[in-house]
Amino acid sequence: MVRSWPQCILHIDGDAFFAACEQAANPALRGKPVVIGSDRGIIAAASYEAKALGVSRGIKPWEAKKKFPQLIFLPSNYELYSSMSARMMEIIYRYTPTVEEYSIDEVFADITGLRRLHHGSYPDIAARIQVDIYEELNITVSVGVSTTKTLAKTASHWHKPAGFTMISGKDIKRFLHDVPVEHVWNIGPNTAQLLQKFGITTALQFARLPRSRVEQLLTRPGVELWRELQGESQWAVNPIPREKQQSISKIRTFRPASSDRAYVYAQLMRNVEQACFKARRINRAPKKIAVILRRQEDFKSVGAEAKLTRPSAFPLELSPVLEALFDQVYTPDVLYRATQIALIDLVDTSARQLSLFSSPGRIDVSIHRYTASDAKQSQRTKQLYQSLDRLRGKYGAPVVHHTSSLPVYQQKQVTTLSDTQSTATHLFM
DNA sequence: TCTGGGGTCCTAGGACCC
DNA sequence: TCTGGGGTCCTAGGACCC
Repeated sequence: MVRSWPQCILHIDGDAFFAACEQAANPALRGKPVVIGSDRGIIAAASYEAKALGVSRGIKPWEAKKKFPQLIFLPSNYELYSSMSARMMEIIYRYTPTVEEYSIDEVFADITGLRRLHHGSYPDIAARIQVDIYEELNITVSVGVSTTKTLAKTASHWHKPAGFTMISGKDIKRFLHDVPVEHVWNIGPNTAQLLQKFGITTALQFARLPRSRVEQLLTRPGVELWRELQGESQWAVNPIPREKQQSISKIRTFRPASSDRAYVYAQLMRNVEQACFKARRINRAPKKIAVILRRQEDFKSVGAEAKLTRPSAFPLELSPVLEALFDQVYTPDVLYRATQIALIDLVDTSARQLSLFSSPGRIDVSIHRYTASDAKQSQRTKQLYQSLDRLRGKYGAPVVHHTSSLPVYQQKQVTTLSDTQSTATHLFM
Protein backbone atom coordinates (compact mmCIF):
# COMPACT_ATOMS: atom_id res chain seq x y z
CA MET A 1 0.00 0.00 0.00
CA VAL A 2 2.62 2.50 1.05
CA ARG A 3 4.56 1.20 -1.91
CA SER A 4 1.97 2.52 -4.32
CA TRP A 5 2.19 6.07 -3.07
CA PRO A 6 2.89 8.38 -5.95
CA GLN A 7 4.43 10.90 -3.60
CA CYS A 8 5.37 11.13 -0.01
CA ILE A 9 5.23 14.60 1.43
CA LEU A 10 5.98 15.60 4.98
CA HIS A 11 4.83 18.60 6.92
CA ILE A 12 6.99 19.35 9.91
CA ASP A 13 5.65 21.89 12.34
CA GLY A 14 7.48 23.27 15.36
CA ASP A 15 5.44 23.06 18.56
CA ALA A 16 5.01 26.46 20.22
CA PHE A 17 8.21 27.25 18.39
CA PHE A 18 9.31 30.58 19.87
CA ALA A 19 8.65 29.47 23.41
CA ALA A 20 10.30 26.12 22.73
CA CYS A 21 13.43 27.86 21.45
CA GLU A 22 13.66 29.90 24.62
CA GLN A 23 13.27 26.78 26.71
CA ALA A 24 15.88 24.94 24.68
CA ALA A 25 18.34 27.81 25.03
CA ASN A 26 17.72 28.25 28.74
CA PRO A 27 17.11 25.02 30.66
CA ALA A 28 15.82 26.99 33.64
CA LEU A 29 12.73 27.78 31.58
CA ARG A 30 11.87 24.16 30.80
CA GLY A 31 8.58 23.02 32.22
CA LYS A 32 7.66 26.62 32.97
CA PRO A 33 4.82 28.70 31.52
CA VAL A 34 6.69 30.94 29.09
CA VAL A 35 5.07 33.65 27.02
CA ILE A 36 6.66 35.66 24.23
CA GLY A 37 5.26 39.09 23.55
CA SER A 38 5.50 42.74 24.36
CA ASP A 39 3.32 44.59 26.80
CA ARG A 40 1.49 46.69 24.30
CA GLY A 41 1.12 44.18 21.52
CA ILE A 42 -0.24 40.70 21.45
CA ILE A 43 1.02 37.35 22.59
CA ALA A 44 3.27 35.95 19.89
CA ALA A 45 3.72 32.52 21.39
CA ALA A 46 3.02 30.59 24.55
CA SER A 47 4.63 27.41 25.78
CA TYR A 48 2.41 24.39 26.32
CA GLU A 49 2.70 24.96 30.05
CA ALA A 50 1.29 28.47 29.56
CA LYS A 51 -1.42 27.20 27.23
CA ALA A 52 -2.42 24.69 29.87
CA LEU A 53 -3.08 27.58 32.25
CA GLY A 54 -5.45 29.13 29.75
CA VAL A 55 -3.23 31.56 27.88
CA SER A 56 -4.42 31.99 24.31
CA ARG A 57 -3.60 34.30 21.45
CA GLY A 58 -6.67 36.41 22.04
CA ILE A 59 -5.72 37.46 25.54
CA LYS A 60 -3.77 40.67 26.05
CA PRO A 61 -0.37 40.45 27.70
CA TRP A 62 -1.27 42.70 30.62
CA GLU A 63 -4.45 40.74 31.20
CA ALA A 64 -2.55 37.49 31.19
CA LYS A 65 -0.02 38.92 33.61
CA LYS A 66 -2.73 39.83 36.07
CA LYS A 67 -4.57 36.57 35.76
CA PHE A 68 -1.54 34.30 35.85
CA PRO A 69 1.24 35.91 37.86
CA GLN A 70 3.41 32.83 37.46
CA LEU A 71 3.84 33.44 33.73
CA ILE A 72 7.33 34.20 32.54
CA PHE A 73 7.27 36.97 29.94
CA LEU A 74 10.05 37.27 27.42
CA PRO A 75 10.61 39.72 24.59
CA SER A 76 10.91 38.05 21.24
CA ASN A 77 14.41 37.13 20.15
CA TYR A 78 14.29 36.62 16.39
CA GLU A 79 17.99 35.94 16.16
CA LEU A 80 17.56 32.90 18.34
CA TYR A 81 14.49 31.63 16.50
CA SER A 82 16.13 32.12 13.12
CA SER A 83 19.22 30.19 14.08
CA MET A 84 17.17 27.37 15.59
CA SER A 85 15.09 27.35 12.44
CA ALA A 86 18.20 27.10 10.29
CA ARG A 87 19.45 24.18 12.34
CA MET A 88 16.12 22.45 11.99
CA MET A 89 16.26 22.92 8.22
CA GLU A 90 19.78 21.51 8.12
CA ILE A 91 18.63 18.30 9.77
CA ILE A 92 15.86 17.89 7.22
CA TYR A 93 18.25 18.59 4.33
CA ARG A 94 20.27 15.62 5.48
CA TYR A 95 17.37 13.43 4.35
CA THR A 96 16.17 15.20 1.21
CA PRO A 97 17.14 18.18 -0.92
CA THR A 98 13.49 18.94 -1.66
CA VAL A 99 12.72 21.14 1.30
CA GLU A 100 10.40 24.09 1.32
CA GLU A 101 11.01 26.49 4.18
CA TYR A 102 7.41 27.50 4.46
CA SER A 103 7.87 29.70 7.50
CA ILE A 104 10.28 30.04 10.39
CA ASP A 105 8.76 27.01 12.11
CA GLU A 106 7.14 25.03 9.30
CA VAL A 107 8.63 22.90 6.59
CA PHE A 108 7.37 20.81 3.72
CA ALA A 109 9.67 18.07 2.53
CA ASP A 110 9.33 15.62 -0.32
CA ILE A 111 10.90 12.24 0.37
CA THR A 112 9.43 10.45 -2.63
CA GLY A 113 11.73 7.74 -3.93
CA LEU A 114 14.20 7.91 -1.05
CA ARG A 115 13.26 4.72 0.79
CA ARG A 116 16.12 2.66 -0.52
CA LEU A 117 18.62 5.41 0.13
CA HIS A 118 17.58 5.64 3.77
CA HIS A 119 16.87 1.93 4.24
CA GLY A 120 13.39 2.40 5.54
CA SER A 121 9.75 3.06 4.79
CA TYR A 122 8.41 6.59 4.39
CA PRO A 123 7.05 6.75 7.94
CA ASP A 124 10.39 5.43 9.18
CA ILE A 125 12.23 8.25 7.50
CA ALA A 126 9.79 10.84 8.82
CA ALA A 127 10.11 9.47 12.33
CA ARG A 128 13.90 9.60 12.14
CA ILE A 129 13.79 13.27 11.21
CA GLN A 130 11.52 13.94 14.15
CA VAL A 131 13.84 12.13 16.54
CA ASP A 132 16.93 13.89 15.20
CA ILE A 133 15.35 17.28 15.72
CA TYR A 134 14.42 16.44 19.27
CA GLU A 135 17.78 14.98 20.17
CA GLU A 136 19.88 17.68 18.58
CA LEU A 137 17.82 20.79 19.26
CA ASN A 138 15.75 19.96 22.33
CA ILE A 139 12.53 21.03 20.67
CA THR A 140 9.61 18.94 19.52
CA VAL A 141 7.92 19.03 16.15
CA SER A 142 4.68 17.54 14.94
CA VAL A 143 4.91 15.57 11.74
CA GLY A 144 2.31 14.85 9.10
CA VAL A 145 2.89 12.29 6.35
CA SER A 146 0.73 12.00 3.27
CA THR A 147 0.57 12.23 -0.50
CA THR A 148 -0.10 15.95 -0.83
CA LYS A 149 0.94 19.09 0.98
CA THR A 150 -2.61 19.81 2.04
CA LEU A 151 -3.13 16.35 3.53
CA ALA A 152 0.32 16.37 5.16
CA LYS A 153 -0.52 19.65 6.80
CA THR A 154 -3.88 18.36 7.94
CA ALA A 155 -2.05 15.39 9.40
CA SER A 156 0.54 17.39 11.33
CA HIS A 157 -2.22 19.43 12.95
CA TRP A 158 -4.10 16.31 13.93
CA HIS A 159 -2.02 15.61 16.96
CA LYS A 160 0.15 18.17 18.71
CA PRO A 161 2.63 18.55 20.32
CA ALA A 162 5.17 15.93 19.23
CA GLY A 163 2.52 14.27 17.09
CA PHE A 164 3.12 11.84 14.29
CA THR A 165 0.21 11.32 11.92
CA MET A 166 0.05 9.56 8.59
CA ILE A 167 -2.82 9.82 6.14
CA SER A 168 -2.70 7.21 3.42
CA GLY A 169 -5.19 7.00 0.58
CA LYS A 170 -7.65 4.76 2.32
CA ASP A 171 -7.65 6.94 5.45
CA ILE A 172 -8.50 10.21 3.76
CA LYS A 173 -12.24 10.04 4.41
CA ARG A 174 -11.79 9.17 8.04
CA PHE A 175 -9.52 12.17 8.61
CA LEU A 176 -11.49 14.72 6.64
CA HIS A 177 -14.78 13.77 8.25
CA ASP A 178 -14.17 15.80 11.40
CA VAL A 179 -12.24 18.71 9.94
CA PRO A 180 -14.32 21.89 9.71
CA VAL A 181 -13.99 23.29 6.21
CA GLU A 182 -12.58 26.57 7.52
CA HIS A 183 -9.67 24.69 9.06
CA VAL A 184 -8.50 23.41 5.71
CA TRP A 185 -5.29 25.05 4.60
CA ASN A 186 -6.02 27.80 2.06
CA ILE A 187 -9.70 28.04 2.89
CA GLY A 188 -10.11 31.36 4.62
CA PRO A 189 -13.12 33.12 6.08
CA ASN A 190 -14.48 34.19 2.70
CA THR A 191 -14.39 30.83 1.00
CA ALA A 192 -15.66 29.09 4.13
CA GLN A 193 -18.62 31.41 4.22
CA LEU A 194 -19.42 30.76 0.60
CA LEU A 195 -19.20 27.01 1.03
CA GLN A 196 -21.32 27.11 4.15
CA LYS A 197 -24.04 28.85 2.20
CA PHE A 198 -24.26 25.71 0.13
CA GLY A 199 -24.33 23.45 3.15
CA ILE A 200 -20.68 22.45 3.05
CA THR A 201 -19.25 22.58 6.53
CA THR A 202 -16.67 19.80 6.66
CA ALA A 203 -13.57 19.05 4.64
CA LEU A 204 -15.05 15.72 3.63
CA GLN A 205 -18.21 17.32 2.24
CA PHE A 206 -16.01 19.64 0.21
CA ALA A 207 -13.80 16.82 -1.03
CA ARG A 208 -16.88 14.87 -2.11
CA LEU A 209 -18.35 17.60 -4.28
CA PRO A 210 -18.39 16.81 -7.97
CA ARG A 211 -15.65 18.58 -9.84
CA SER A 212 -18.12 20.60 -11.90
CA ARG A 213 -19.63 22.01 -8.74
CA VAL A 214 -16.23 23.04 -7.42
CA GLU A 215 -15.43 24.74 -10.71
CA GLN A 216 -18.68 26.67 -10.45
CA LEU A 217 -18.13 27.85 -6.92
CA LEU A 218 -14.39 28.52 -6.83
CA THR A 219 -11.54 29.59 -9.09
CA ARG A 220 -8.46 27.64 -10.08
CA PRO A 221 -6.72 27.49 -6.70
CA GLY A 222 -9.97 26.16 -5.23
CA VAL A 223 -10.08 23.33 -7.75
CA GLU A 224 -6.43 22.52 -7.08
CA LEU A 225 -7.11 22.41 -3.36
CA TRP A 226 -10.04 20.08 -3.98
CA ARG A 227 -7.78 17.69 -5.88
CA GLU A 228 -5.14 17.89 -3.17
CA LEU A 229 -7.76 16.68 -0.72
CA GLN A 230 -8.43 13.69 -2.97
CA GLY A 231 -4.77 12.79 -2.57
CA GLU A 232 -3.68 14.01 -5.99
CA SER A 233 -0.70 16.25 -5.52
CA GLN A 234 -1.14 19.60 -7.25
CA TRP A 235 1.33 21.69 -5.38
CA ALA A 236 4.92 20.60 -5.50
CA VAL A 237 7.26 21.10 -2.62
CA ASN A 238 9.46 23.80 -4.01
CA PRO A 239 12.61 24.97 -2.47
CA ILE A 240 12.57 28.74 -2.75
CA PRO A 241 15.85 30.29 -1.80
CA ARG A 242 15.58 33.17 0.59
CA GLU A 243 17.42 35.41 -1.85
CA LYS A 244 14.39 35.32 -4.09
CA GLN A 245 12.32 37.40 -1.70
CA GLN A 246 9.78 39.43 -3.62
CA SER A 247 8.85 42.13 -1.18
CA ILE A 248 9.69 43.67 2.15
CA SER A 249 7.29 45.61 4.24
CA LYS A 250 7.38 47.39 7.55
CA ILE A 251 4.29 48.33 9.42
CA ARG A 252 4.06 50.05 12.75
CA THR A 253 1.09 50.87 14.85
CA PHE A 254 1.38 53.88 17.09
CA ARG A 255 -0.73 54.85 20.04
CA PRO A 256 -2.42 57.17 20.33
CA ALA A 257 -3.53 57.57 16.75
CA SER A 258 -2.53 60.82 15.11
CA SER A 259 -3.65 63.11 12.35
CA ASP A 260 -0.53 65.26 12.49
CA ARG A 261 1.06 65.23 9.06
CA ALA A 262 4.65 65.58 10.19
CA TYR A 263 4.26 62.94 12.86
CA VAL A 264 2.56 60.39 10.62
CA TYR A 265 5.14 61.01 7.91
CA ALA A 266 7.90 60.56 10.46
CA GLN A 267 6.48 57.19 11.42
CA LEU A 268 6.49 56.25 7.78
CA MET A 269 10.10 57.37 7.33
CA ARG A 270 11.14 55.22 10.22
CA ASN A 271 9.55 52.22 8.53
CA VAL A 272 11.27 53.17 5.30
CA GLU A 273 14.66 53.27 6.96
CA GLN A 274 14.16 49.84 8.48
CA ALA A 275 12.78 48.27 5.33
CA CYS A 276 15.54 49.70 3.17
CA PHE A 277 18.18 48.55 5.61
CA LYS A 278 16.79 45.04 5.42
CA ALA A 279 16.73 45.19 1.62
CA ARG A 280 20.33 46.39 1.40
CA ARG A 281 21.42 43.64 3.72
CA ILE A 282 20.12 40.99 1.35
CA ASN A 283 21.38 42.92 -1.68
CA ARG A 284 18.00 43.71 -3.08
CA ALA A 285 16.19 46.85 -4.16
CA PRO A 286 12.57 47.50 -5.10
CA LYS A 287 11.26 48.45 -8.51
CA LYS A 288 8.04 49.58 -6.90
CA ILE A 289 7.12 51.06 -3.58
CA ALA A 290 3.81 51.48 -1.82
CA VAL A 291 2.79 53.72 1.04
CA ILE A 292 -0.13 52.60 3.14
CA LEU A 293 -1.85 54.35 6.02
CA ARG A 294 -4.27 52.66 8.34
CA ARG A 295 -7.16 54.71 9.61
CA GLN A 296 -8.20 54.66 13.22
CA GLU A 297 -11.96 54.88 12.75
CA ASP A 298 -12.64 51.91 10.49
CA PHE A 299 -9.31 50.09 10.51
CA LYS A 300 -9.20 50.31 6.75
CA SER A 301 -5.96 50.75 4.90
CA VAL A 302 -5.48 53.30 2.18
CA GLY A 303 -2.46 53.21 -0.01
CA ALA A 304 -0.72 54.33 -3.16
CA GLU A 305 1.90 52.69 -5.28
CA ALA A 306 4.58 53.98 -7.62
CA LYS A 307 6.97 52.44 -10.03
CA LEU A 308 10.53 53.67 -9.71
CA THR A 309 12.55 54.72 -12.69
CA ARG A 310 15.40 52.71 -11.21
CA PRO A 311 15.50 50.23 -8.32
CA SER A 312 16.75 51.81 -5.13
CA ALA A 313 16.91 50.92 -1.46
CA PHE A 314 18.20 54.30 -0.34
CA PRO A 315 15.68 56.41 1.59
CA LEU A 316 17.34 59.61 0.43
CA GLU A 317 16.70 58.72 -3.19
CA LEU A 318 13.20 57.51 -2.49
CA SER A 319 12.06 60.52 -0.56
CA PRO A 320 10.57 62.53 -3.47
CA VAL A 321 8.48 59.54 -4.49
CA LEU A 322 7.57 58.82 -0.89
CA GLU A 323 6.36 62.30 -0.34
CA ALA A 324 4.25 62.25 -3.47
CA LEU A 325 2.71 58.94 -2.46
CA PHE A 326 2.13 60.12 1.07
CA ASP A 327 0.28 63.18 -0.16
CA GLN A 328 -1.92 61.02 -2.29
CA VAL A 329 -3.16 59.02 0.65
CA TYR A 330 -2.96 61.42 3.56
CA THR A 331 -6.09 63.39 4.39
CA PRO A 332 -5.86 66.12 7.02
CA ASP A 333 -7.98 65.63 10.15
CA VAL A 334 -8.20 61.89 9.66
CA LEU A 335 -6.78 59.90 12.54
CA TYR A 336 -4.23 57.30 11.54
CA ARG A 337 -3.02 54.46 13.71
CA ALA A 338 -0.35 52.85 11.56
CA THR A 339 1.93 53.49 8.63
CA GLN A 340 3.34 50.90 6.31
CA ILE A 341 5.94 50.90 3.59
CA ALA A 342 6.19 48.08 1.09
CA LEU A 343 9.20 47.55 -1.12
CA ILE A 344 7.86 45.54 -4.04
CA ASP A 345 9.33 43.65 -6.99
CA LEU A 346 12.72 43.34 -5.41
CA VAL A 347 15.61 42.75 -7.74
CA ASP A 348 19.10 41.58 -7.02
CA THR A 349 21.67 44.36 -6.68
CA SER A 350 24.76 42.36 -5.84
CA ALA A 351 25.74 41.71 -9.44
CA ARG A 352 25.41 45.09 -11.02
CA GLN A 353 27.43 47.69 -9.28
CA LEU A 354 26.24 51.20 -9.60
CA SER A 355 28.71 52.99 -11.78
CA LEU A 356 29.03 56.44 -13.16
CA PHE A 357 28.35 55.30 -16.68
CA SER A 358 25.82 52.54 -16.34
CA SER A 359 23.20 53.95 -14.05
CA PRO A 360 20.70 56.71 -14.25
CA GLY A 361 20.74 58.87 -11.18
CA ARG A 362 17.78 60.63 -9.79
CA ILE A 363 14.50 58.88 -9.20
CA ASP A 364 11.33 60.69 -10.07
CA VAL A 365 7.73 59.86 -9.67
CA SER A 366 7.03 59.80 -13.36
CA ILE A 367 9.81 61.48 -15.25
CA HIS A 368 12.87 59.55 -16.12
CA ARG A 369 15.97 61.69 -16.18
CA TYR A 370 19.57 60.94 -16.48
CA THR A 371 22.52 63.19 -16.20
CA ALA A 372 26.12 62.59 -15.32
CA SER A 373 25.88 64.63 -12.18
CA ASP A 374 22.91 62.57 -11.07
CA ALA A 375 24.93 59.44 -11.48
CA LYS A 376 27.73 60.91 -9.43
CA GLN A 377 25.21 61.86 -6.79
CA SER A 378 23.91 58.32 -6.79
CA GLN A 379 27.36 56.98 -6.25
CA ARG A 380 27.79 59.24 -3.27
CA THR A 381 24.41 58.18 -1.91
CA LYS A 382 25.49 54.60 -2.11
CA GLN A 383 28.72 55.29 -0.28
CA LEU A 384 26.85 57.22 2.36
CA TYR A 385 24.54 54.32 3.06
CA GLN A 386 27.42 51.87 3.11
CA SER A 387 28.94 53.88 5.91
CA LEU A 388 25.64 54.13 7.73
CA ASP A 389 25.08 50.39 7.47
CA ARG A 390 28.54 49.76 8.88
CA LEU A 391 27.77 52.07 11.74
CA ARG A 392 24.53 50.31 12.34
CA GLY A 393 26.29 46.99 12.35
CA LYS A 394 28.71 48.31 14.92
CA TYR A 395 26.11 49.64 17.31
CA GLY A 396 23.44 47.06 16.60
CA ALA A 397 20.93 49.85 16.19
CA PRO A 398 20.35 52.66 13.75
CA VAL A 399 22.17 55.80 14.78
CA VAL A 400 21.53 58.18 11.92
CA HIS A 401 18.10 59.12 10.69
CA HIS A 402 16.45 61.30 8.15
CA THR A 403 15.38 64.64 9.49
CA SER A 404 11.81 63.88 8.54
CA SER A 405 11.68 61.07 11.04
CA LEU A 406 12.67 63.42 13.86
CA PRO A 407 9.13 63.83 15.28
CA VAL A 408 9.09 60.15 16.22
CA TYR A 409 12.18 60.51 18.31
CA GLN A 410 11.19 63.79 19.87
CA GLN A 411 8.84 61.80 22.03
CA LYS A 412 11.74 59.87 23.39
CA GLN A 413 14.88 61.16 24.95
CA VAL A 414 16.99 62.15 22.03
CA THR A 415 20.59 62.53 22.87
CA THR A 416 23.12 64.33 20.78
CA LEU A 417 26.52 63.67 19.39
CA SER A 418 28.22 65.12 22.41
CA ASP A 419 26.67 62.49 24.60
CA THR A 420 29.15 59.90 23.54
CA GLN A 421 28.38 57.52 26.36
CA SER A 422 25.00 56.66 25.01
CA THR A 423 24.37 54.06 22.35
CA ALA A 424 20.94 55.60 21.90
CA THR A 425 22.40 58.55 20.09
CA HIS A 426 20.41 59.66 17.11
CA LEU A 427 21.78 61.89 14.42
CA PHE A 428 19.63 63.50 11.80
CA MET A 429 20.51 64.34 8.26
C1' DT B 1 -11.01 38.00 16.57
C1' DC B 2 -12.33 44.33 17.90
C1' DT B 3 -7.10 44.23 15.71
C1' DG B 4 0.58 42.86 15.54
C1' DG B 5 3.68 42.29 11.94
C1' DG B 6 5.37 40.07 7.69
C1' DG B 7 4.62 37.63 3.54
C1' DT B 8 2.70 35.14 -1.32
C1' DC B 9 -0.17 34.47 -5.19
C1' DC B 10 -4.31 34.96 -8.19
C1' DT B 11 -7.77 37.31 -11.02
C1' DA B 12 -10.57 40.75 -13.22
C1' DG B 13 -10.50 44.29 -16.11
C1' DG B 14 -8.49 48.22 -18.59
C1' DA B 15 -5.13 49.81 -22.16
C1' DC B 16 -3.25 48.92 -26.27
C1' DC B 17 -2.30 46.37 -30.49
C1' DC B 18 -3.29 43.69 -34.82
C1' DT C 1 -23.89 54.22 -36.91
C1' DC C 2 -23.17 50.00 -34.84
C1' DT C 3 -19.91 47.09 -34.33
C1' DG C 4 -15.37 41.93 -34.73
C1' DG C 5 -12.26 38.88 -32.44
C1' DG C 6 -8.21 37.97 -30.24
C1' DG C 7 -3.69 38.57 -27.86
C1' DT C 8 -0.54 40.70 -24.32
C1' DC C 9 0.76 43.56 -20.66
C1' DC C 10 -0.13 45.88 -16.53
C1' DT C 11 -2.42 47.23 -12.23
C1' DA C 12 -5.52 47.18 -8.30
C1' DG C 13 -7.22 44.64 -5.07
C1' DG C 14 -8.70 40.37 -3.06
C1' DA C 15 -7.71 36.28 -0.45
C1' DC C 16 -4.91 33.57 2.16
C1' DC C 17 -0.92 32.22 5.03
C1' DC C 18 2.25 32.17 9.50
